[in-house]
Amino acid sequence: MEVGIPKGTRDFLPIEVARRKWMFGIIEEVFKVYGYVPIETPVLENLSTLTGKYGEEGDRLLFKVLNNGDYLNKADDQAYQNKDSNKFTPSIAKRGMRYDLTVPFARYVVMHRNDISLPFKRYQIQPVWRADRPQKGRYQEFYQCDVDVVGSKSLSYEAELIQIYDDVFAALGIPVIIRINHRQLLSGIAGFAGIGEQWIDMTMAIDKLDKIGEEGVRKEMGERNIPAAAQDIIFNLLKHKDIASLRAAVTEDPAVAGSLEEMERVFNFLDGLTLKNKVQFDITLARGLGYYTGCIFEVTAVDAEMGSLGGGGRYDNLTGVFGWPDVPGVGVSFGAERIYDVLEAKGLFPAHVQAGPKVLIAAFDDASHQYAFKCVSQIRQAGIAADLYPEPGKLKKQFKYATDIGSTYIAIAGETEASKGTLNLKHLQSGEQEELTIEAIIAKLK
RNA sequence: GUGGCUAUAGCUCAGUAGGUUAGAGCGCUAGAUUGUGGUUCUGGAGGUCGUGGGUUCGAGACCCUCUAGCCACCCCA
Repeated sequence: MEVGIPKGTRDFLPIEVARRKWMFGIIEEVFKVYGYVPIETPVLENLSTLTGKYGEEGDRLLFKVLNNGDYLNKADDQAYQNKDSNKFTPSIAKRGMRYDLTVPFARYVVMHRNDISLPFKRYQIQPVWRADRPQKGRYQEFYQCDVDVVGSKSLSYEAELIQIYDDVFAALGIPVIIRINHRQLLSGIAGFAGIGEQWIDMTMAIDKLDKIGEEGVRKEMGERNIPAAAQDIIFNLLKHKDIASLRAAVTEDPAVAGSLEEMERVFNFLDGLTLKNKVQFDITLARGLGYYTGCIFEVTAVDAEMGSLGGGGRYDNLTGVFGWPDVPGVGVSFGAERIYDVLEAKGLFPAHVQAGPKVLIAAFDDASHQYAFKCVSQIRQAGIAADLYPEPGKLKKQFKYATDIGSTYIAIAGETEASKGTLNLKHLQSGEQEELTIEAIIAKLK
């Protein structure tokens, strides 16, 4: 029988799970310190909750779940005859798997509006699913770690989220650049260049500036029917690398001025704080154009070939589609899989992050195996992860097993040790070895 | 959704103009080694060459089909 798992999904080995837990633990710890509380939502949402929230592209990438029972009986014959998948699908699938954590969160806020107080600060670490074609750093099942606050327009939260990014990546040991931009600045620039209607086209093109260069961006703008004259105006503005000089160049535009002031206020909050990573204004940054309305963020590793490790932004009206208008919010997300891949590639996992027990006990013969069993239960009672090799005998085999399962120590039990109530405790990596009583071992490993 | 590349042992890959019994390294296993592993040496097991078809006296190699994986684009974490 041929075995396999669906494309874009992965199994995790014990050591990988240990490392992932370490990583999630660091992220979660920072979230908690900043006063965010965890929530969870189901894997499955009503398809109607999900469709139409991520654009046409997003709808295509949604995993739909076939109805139970005699679903064909209730299927939309008409739509089937017309080969109209968009209309047919809802008649056979009323549920879908969540595509991100933000939309389910919006639904959650609306449904539980009586149980939560605003501003509501939540974090959520759960897997999401996208029927995307897998490639490097991209999977069909992957974890997102979201922190959002809804119910406040305070720009202090933008600053706070930048700090969270800074703290997490510092704790993980990945140097990053945190970039910030503003949606209204982008639409303002488009308006300034006389192509206000096409601001999204413009933004998607300049987002690729560092990848395809000015020439490539101009070509793409041309393909999107942005006139050359407008392109010139835009590139003139893109030359400004800091907020002050940009402000001087576009004084009369209130949308632009407002967005610049907002970003300046965010930087003012951060002023005087010691950040471990670089935070910079980047006029070419674009993301989440569908629903972000204010500041937008993105994090990239300083020296790793990997897409963004996270991003986010402010949205004025996330819950509006679910019937509760004018609830502002801001949040960011961490791309756990990519962060893991970077940690792995750069060997940043600490040596103490191991899958196996603290100690494996090896015995020579039946008598010492009996003794070792008493020892291992005593160590376990003290709350220390310990294991006993099931057969007494050759040490070579037992050493190899101890190393393979990731045990930190091996403890040898023989006739001499049994008579003295001791074990020979050896650190597998350093090779240091000492004969200790069980009590001493417990004290040492605790 | 579009395009490109790949598919040979558990893993990473060789396999020369189509020509006998398809190889290596790593891993696995047994021993050298009856109280000390990750070093070394020796032996052993393990392959319908992804699937189905075609060309040929002869196909792992050439052609087509399908499937799977990888990479890039779109988009995105």
